[in-house]
Amino acid sequence: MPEGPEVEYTLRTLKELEGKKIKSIDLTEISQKYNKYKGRQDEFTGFSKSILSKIERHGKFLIWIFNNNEVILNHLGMSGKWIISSKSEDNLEIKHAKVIIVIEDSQTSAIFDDARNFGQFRKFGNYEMVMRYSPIRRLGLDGLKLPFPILDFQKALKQSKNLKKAIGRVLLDQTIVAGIGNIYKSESLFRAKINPLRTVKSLKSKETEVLGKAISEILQKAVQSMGSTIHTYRNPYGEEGSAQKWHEVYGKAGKLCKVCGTEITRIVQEKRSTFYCGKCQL
DNA sequence: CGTGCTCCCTGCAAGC
DNA sequence: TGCTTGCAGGGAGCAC
Repeated sequence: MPEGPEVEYTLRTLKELEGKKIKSIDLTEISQKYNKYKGRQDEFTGFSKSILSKIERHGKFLIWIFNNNEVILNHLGMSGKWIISSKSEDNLEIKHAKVIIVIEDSQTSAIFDDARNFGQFRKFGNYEMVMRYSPIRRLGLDGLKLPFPILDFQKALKQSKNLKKAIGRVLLDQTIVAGIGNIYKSESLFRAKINPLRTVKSLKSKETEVLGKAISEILQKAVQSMGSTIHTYRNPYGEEGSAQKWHEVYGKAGKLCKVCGTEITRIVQEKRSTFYCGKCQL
Protein backbone atom coordinates (compact mmCIF):
# COMPACT_ATOMS: atom_id res chain seq x y z
CA MET A 1 0.00 0.00 0.00
CA PRO A 2 2.09 2.83 -1.21
CA GLU A 3 1.92 6.03 0.79
CA GLY A 4 4.36 8.94 0.63
CA PRO A 5 7.37 6.98 1.97
CA GLU A 6 6.82 4.07 -0.41
CA VAL A 7 6.46 6.46 -3.33
CA GLU A 8 9.62 8.28 -2.21
CA TYR A 9 11.56 5.05 -2.05
CA THR A 10 10.23 4.09 -5.47
CA LEU A 11 11.34 7.47 -6.81
CA ARG A 12 14.87 7.09 -5.46
CA THR A 13 15.15 3.77 -7.24
CA LEU A 14 13.61 4.97 -10.49
CA LYS A 15 16.08 7.87 -10.60
CA GLU A 16 18.62 5.52 -12.15
CA LEU A 17 16.57 5.87 -15.32
CA GLU A 18 17.03 9.64 -15.50
CA GLY A 19 19.04 10.75 -18.50
CA LYS A 20 18.28 7.55 -20.38
CA LYS A 21 16.88 7.47 -23.89
CA ILE A 22 13.48 5.86 -24.28
CA LYS A 23 12.99 3.20 -26.91
CA SER A 24 9.27 2.87 -26.36
CA ILE A 25 6.45 3.28 -23.90
CA ASP A 26 3.97 0.50 -24.48
CA LEU A 27 0.59 -0.19 -22.98
CA THR A 28 0.25 -3.93 -22.52
CA GLU A 29 -2.39 -6.10 -24.06
CA ILE A 30 -4.01 -6.69 -20.69
CA SER A 31 -4.19 -2.95 -20.05
CA GLN A 32 -6.66 -2.69 -22.92
CA LYS A 33 -9.27 -4.43 -20.81
CA TYR A 34 -9.61 -1.24 -18.80
CA ASN A 35 -11.16 2.02 -19.91
CA LYS A 36 -8.44 4.14 -18.42
CA TYR A 37 -5.86 2.57 -20.76
CA LYS A 38 -8.00 1.42 -23.66
CA GLY A 39 -6.91 2.72 -27.04
CA ARG A 40 -4.39 5.13 -25.54
CA GLN A 41 -1.24 3.66 -27.10
CA ASP A 42 -1.07 6.48 -29.65
CA GLU A 43 -0.60 9.01 -26.86
CA PHE A 44 2.72 7.41 -25.97
CA THR A 45 4.29 6.84 -29.37
CA GLY A 46 5.78 10.37 -29.23
CA PHE A 47 8.07 9.35 -26.38
CA SER A 48 10.17 7.14 -28.59
CA LYS A 49 13.75 8.55 -28.79
CA SER A 50 13.03 11.15 -26.10
CA ILE A 51 15.15 11.43 -22.99
CA LEU A 52 13.69 10.93 -19.54
CA SER A 53 14.95 14.17 -17.99
CA LYS A 54 13.66 13.87 -14.47
CA ILE A 55 11.18 12.17 -12.17
CA GLU A 56 9.62 14.17 -9.35
CA ARG A 57 7.43 13.18 -6.45
CA HIS A 58 4.54 15.44 -5.50
CA GLY A 59 2.74 13.92 -2.53
CA LYS A 60 1.99 10.38 -3.64
CA PHE A 61 2.19 11.28 -7.34
CA LEU A 62 5.19 10.69 -9.57
CA ILE A 63 5.72 13.11 -12.44
CA TRP A 64 7.84 11.84 -15.32
CA ILE A 65 9.37 14.67 -17.34
CA PHE A 66 10.77 14.10 -20.83
CA ASN A 67 12.84 16.29 -23.13
CA ASN A 68 10.06 16.28 -25.74
CA ASN A 69 8.31 18.55 -23.18
CA GLU A 70 5.58 16.01 -22.60
CA VAL A 71 4.92 14.83 -19.07
CA ILE A 72 3.39 11.73 -17.54
CA LEU A 73 1.45 11.83 -14.31
CA ASN A 74 1.71 8.54 -12.48
CA HIS A 75 0.06 7.36 -9.28
CA LEU A 76 0.62 3.95 -7.72
CA GLY A 77 -2.89 3.74 -6.33
CA MET A 78 -3.02 1.05 -3.71
CA SER A 79 -1.37 -1.83 -5.49
CA GLY A 80 0.74 -0.24 -8.22
CA LYS A 81 4.45 -0.85 -8.32
CA TRP A 82 7.34 -0.31 -10.70
CA ILE A 83 9.59 -3.20 -11.53
CA ILE A 84 13.00 -2.60 -13.06
CA SER A 85 13.92 -5.58 -15.15
CA SER A 86 16.91 -6.46 -17.24
CA LYS A 87 15.39 -9.58 -18.72
CA SER A 88 12.63 -9.20 -21.26
CA GLU A 89 11.24 -12.64 -20.47
CA ASP A 90 10.42 -11.35 -16.99
CA ASN A 91 7.75 -9.17 -18.49
CA LEU A 92 5.63 -12.17 -19.35
CA GLU A 93 5.53 -13.28 -15.74
CA ILE A 94 4.12 -10.02 -14.48
CA LYS A 95 0.46 -10.72 -14.31
CA HIS A 96 -0.92 -7.21 -14.04
CA ALA A 97 1.62 -5.27 -16.09
CA LYS A 98 -0.06 -2.23 -17.61
CA VAL A 99 2.86 -0.20 -18.97
CA ILE A 100 6.31 -1.19 -20.17
CA ILE A 101 8.97 1.48 -20.64
CA VAL A 102 11.87 0.13 -22.66
CA ILE A 103 15.22 1.88 -22.42
CA GLU A 104 17.18 2.32 -25.66
CA ASP A 105 20.47 0.47 -26.08
CA SER A 106 20.09 -1.61 -22.96
CA GLN A 107 18.35 -4.67 -21.62
CA THR A 108 16.54 -2.54 -19.08
CA SER A 109 12.85 -1.92 -18.91
CA ALA A 110 10.56 -0.49 -16.27
CA ILE A 111 7.23 -2.21 -15.84
CA PHE A 112 4.19 -0.74 -14.14
CA ASP A 113 2.35 -3.56 -12.43
CA ASP A 114 -1.00 -2.76 -10.86
CA ALA A 115 -3.25 -5.58 -9.70
CA ARG A 116 -6.14 -3.49 -8.51
CA ASN A 117 -6.12 -0.88 -11.21
CA PHE A 118 -6.30 2.06 -8.89
CA GLY A 119 -3.08 3.43 -10.29
CA GLN A 120 -2.74 6.12 -12.93
CA PHE A 121 -0.48 6.67 -15.92
CA ARG A 122 -1.60 9.58 -18.05
CA LYS A 123 -0.01 11.99 -20.43
CA PHE A 124 -0.08 15.78 -20.17
CA GLY A 125 1.06 18.18 -22.88
CA ASN A 126 3.58 19.92 -20.64
CA TYR A 127 4.68 20.48 -17.05
CA GLU A 128 2.52 23.57 -16.50
CA MET A 129 -0.60 21.62 -17.42
CA VAL A 130 0.17 19.08 -14.71
CA MET A 131 0.74 21.84 -12.18
CA ARG A 132 -2.65 23.32 -13.01
CA TYR A 133 -4.35 19.95 -12.69
CA SER A 134 -6.50 20.21 -9.58
CA PRO A 135 -5.23 17.21 -7.53
CA ILE A 136 -1.65 18.45 -8.00
CA ARG A 137 -2.33 22.16 -7.61
CA ARG A 138 -4.19 21.62 -4.37
CA LEU A 139 -1.63 19.37 -2.69
CA GLY A 140 -0.72 20.61 0.77
CA LEU A 141 2.72 20.71 2.34
CA ASP A 142 4.89 17.68 1.71
CA GLY A 143 4.98 15.49 4.81
CA LEU A 144 8.47 14.28 3.89
CA LYS A 145 9.94 17.77 3.65
CA LEU A 146 12.81 18.47 6.03
CA PRO A 147 12.71 20.30 8.27
CA PHE A 148 9.00 19.67 8.63
CA PRO A 149 7.22 23.05 8.36
CA ILE A 150 5.38 22.98 11.69
CA LEU A 151 3.96 26.48 11.37
CA ASP A 152 2.55 25.78 7.91
CA PHE A 153 1.06 22.57 9.25
CA GLN A 154 -0.64 24.37 12.11
CA LYS A 155 -1.89 27.07 9.77
CA ALA A 156 -3.33 24.49 7.36
CA LEU A 157 -5.14 22.71 10.17
CA LYS A 158 -6.75 25.96 11.26
CA GLN A 159 -8.72 26.31 8.02
CA SER A 160 -12.37 26.55 8.95
CA LYS A 161 -13.34 23.48 6.92
CA ASN A 162 -11.22 21.36 9.25
CA LEU A 163 -12.15 22.64 12.68
CA LYS A 164 -15.18 20.44 13.28
CA LYS A 165 -13.64 17.37 11.69
CA ALA A 166 -11.85 14.60 13.54
CA ILE A 167 -8.08 14.79 13.22
CA GLY A 168 -8.08 11.16 12.08
CA ARG A 169 -9.84 12.05 8.86
CA VAL A 170 -8.13 15.41 8.28
CA LEU A 171 -4.72 13.72 8.20
CA LEU A 172 -5.76 11.81 5.08
CA ASP A 173 -6.64 15.03 3.28
CA GLN A 174 -3.85 15.50 0.73
CA THR A 175 -4.55 19.24 0.56
CA ILE A 176 -3.35 19.55 4.17
CA VAL A 177 -0.34 17.23 4.33
CA ALA A 178 0.52 15.40 1.13
CA GLY A 179 1.93 11.91 1.51
CA ILE A 180 0.19 10.60 4.61
CA GLY A 181 -1.90 7.50 3.98
CA ASN A 182 -3.97 5.30 6.20
CA ILE A 183 -1.11 3.43 7.86
CA TYR A 184 1.02 6.42 8.81
CA LYS A 185 -2.07 8.34 9.86
CA SER A 186 -2.71 5.89 12.70
CA GLU A 187 0.98 5.53 13.54
CA SER A 188 1.53 9.31 13.70
CA LEU A 189 -1.45 9.83 16.01
CA PHE A 190 -0.20 7.06 18.28
CA ARG A 191 3.26 8.59 18.42
CA ALA A 192 1.74 11.98 19.25
CA LYS A 193 -0.60 10.37 21.82
CA ILE A 194 -3.61 12.05 20.25
CA ASN A 195 -6.97 10.33 19.94
CA PRO A 196 -8.07 10.18 16.28
CA LEU A 197 -11.60 11.24 17.23
CA ARG A 198 -10.48 14.59 18.64
CA THR A 199 -11.76 17.50 16.57
CA VAL A 200 -9.11 19.72 15.08
CA LYS A 201 -10.62 22.62 17.01
CA SER A 202 -9.99 20.88 20.33
CA LEU A 203 -6.26 20.44 19.69
CA LYS A 204 -4.01 22.80 21.56
CA SER A 205 -1.09 24.45 19.79
CA LYS A 206 1.38 22.27 21.69
CA GLU A 207 -0.50 19.15 20.57
CA THR A 208 -0.46 20.07 16.89
CA GLU A 209 3.25 20.83 17.25
CA VAL A 210 3.84 17.38 18.71
CA LEU A 211 1.69 15.86 15.98
CA GLY A 212 3.61 17.59 13.23
CA LYS A 213 6.86 16.28 14.65
CA ALA A 214 5.38 12.80 14.96
CA ILE A 215 4.23 12.81 11.33
CA SER A 216 7.66 13.84 10.16
CA GLU A 217 9.45 11.26 12.30
CA ILE A 218 7.12 8.44 11.26
CA LEU A 219 7.35 9.25 7.55
CA GLN A 220 11.15 9.59 7.65
CA LYS A 221 11.51 6.35 9.56
CA ALA A 222 9.28 4.65 6.99
CA VAL A 223 11.48 5.80 4.11
CA GLN A 224 14.53 4.48 5.94
CA SER A 225 12.74 1.14 6.32
CA MET A 226 12.06 1.10 2.55
CA GLY A 227 8.37 1.51 3.37
CA SER A 228 5.77 -0.88 4.70
CA THR A 229 5.01 -4.11 2.91
CA ILE A 230 1.46 -5.14 3.67
CA HIS A 231 0.08 -7.47 1.01
CA THR A 232 1.66 -6.06 -2.10
CA TYR A 233 4.16 -3.24 -1.88
CA ARG A 234 7.62 -3.90 -3.29
CA ASN A 235 10.32 -1.50 -4.41
CA PRO A 236 11.37 -1.58 -8.08
CA TYR A 237 13.85 -4.38 -7.35
CA GLY A 238 11.14 -6.54 -5.85
CA GLU A 239 12.33 -6.02 -2.30
CA GLU A 240 9.92 -5.75 0.59
CA GLY A 241 9.95 -2.87 3.03
CA SER A 242 10.24 -3.47 6.73
CA ALA A 243 8.30 -0.60 8.30
CA GLN A 244 5.44 -2.96 9.14
CA LYS A 245 7.74 -4.50 11.74
CA TRP A 246 7.62 -1.39 13.88
CA HIS A 247 3.97 -0.50 13.43
CA GLU A 248 2.47 0.08 16.86
CA VAL A 249 -1.25 0.21 16.09
CA TYR A 250 -2.00 -0.21 12.37
CA GLY A 251 -3.72 -3.55 11.74
CA LYS A 252 -3.39 -4.51 15.40
CA ALA A 253 -7.00 -4.41 16.56
CA GLY A 254 -7.41 -6.62 19.62
CA LYS A 255 -3.69 -6.87 20.25
CA LEU A 256 -2.15 -5.23 23.29
CA CYS A 257 -0.60 -1.78 23.29
CA LYS A 258 3.14 -2.15 23.85
CA VAL A 259 3.13 0.88 26.13
CA CYS A 260 0.20 0.23 28.47
CA GLY A 261 -1.18 -3.22 27.64
CA THR A 262 -4.63 -1.97 26.63
CA GLU A 263 -6.28 -3.60 23.62
CA ILE A 264 -5.87 -1.62 20.41
CA THR A 265 -9.16 -0.31 19.04
CA ARG A 266 -10.25 -0.21 15.41
CA ILE A 267 -12.81 2.34 14.33
CA VAL A 268 -13.98 3.48 10.91
CA GLN A 269 -13.60 7.12 9.88
CA GLU A 270 -14.74 8.14 6.41
CA LYS A 271 -14.86 4.45 5.47
CA ARG A 272 -11.20 4.07 6.48
CA SER A 273 -9.94 2.02 9.37
CA THR A 274 -8.26 3.92 12.17
CA PHE A 275 -6.34 2.09 14.90
CA TYR A 276 -5.47 3.56 18.26
CA CYS A 277 -4.90 2.92 21.94
CA GLY A 278 -7.78 4.34 23.96
CA LYS A 279 -5.61 4.73 27.03
CA CYS A 280 -2.43 6.22 25.58
CA GLN A 281 -4.19 8.49 23.09
CA LEU A 282 -6.33 11.15 24.73
C1' DC B 1 -14.04 27.18 -7.03
C1' DG B 2 -14.58 23.83 -3.18
C1' DT B 3 -17.09 19.93 -1.04
C1' DG B 4 -19.18 15.51 -0.56
C1' DC B 5 -20.72 11.49 -2.69
C1' DT B 6 -20.21 7.01 -5.46
C1' DC B 7 -17.46 4.11 -8.13
C1' DC B 8 -13.30 1.93 -9.66
C1' DC B 9 -10.83 -3.19 -9.11
C1' DT B 10 -8.72 -7.82 -7.49
C1' DG B 11 -6.55 -10.76 -3.97
C1' DC B 12 -6.78 -12.50 0.26
C1' DA B 13 -8.59 -13.93 4.81
C1' DA B 14 -12.32 -15.01 7.59
C1' DG B 15 -16.62 -17.14 8.13
C1' DC B 16 -19.95 -20.51 6.92
C1' DT C 1 -12.94 -28.43 1.29
C1' DG C 2 -15.06 -24.89 -1.27
C1' DC C 3 -18.00 -21.25 -1.48
C1' DT C 4 -19.39 -16.40 -0.14
C1' DT C 5 -18.49 -12.18 2.04
C1' DG C 6 -15.97 -8.29 3.51
C1' DC C 7 -12.05 -5.72 3.54
C1' DA C 8 -7.92 -3.44 1.83
C1' DG C 9 -6.98 1.37 -0.36
C1' DG C 10 -6.46 6.76 -2.95
C1' DG C 11 -8.27 9.31 -6.23
C1' DA C 12 -11.54 10.43 -10.52
C1' DG C 13 -15.47 12.34 -11.74
C1' DC C 14 -19.75 14.05 -10.97
C1' DA C 15 -23.61 16.99 -8.91
C1' DC C 16 -24.30 20.71 -6.27
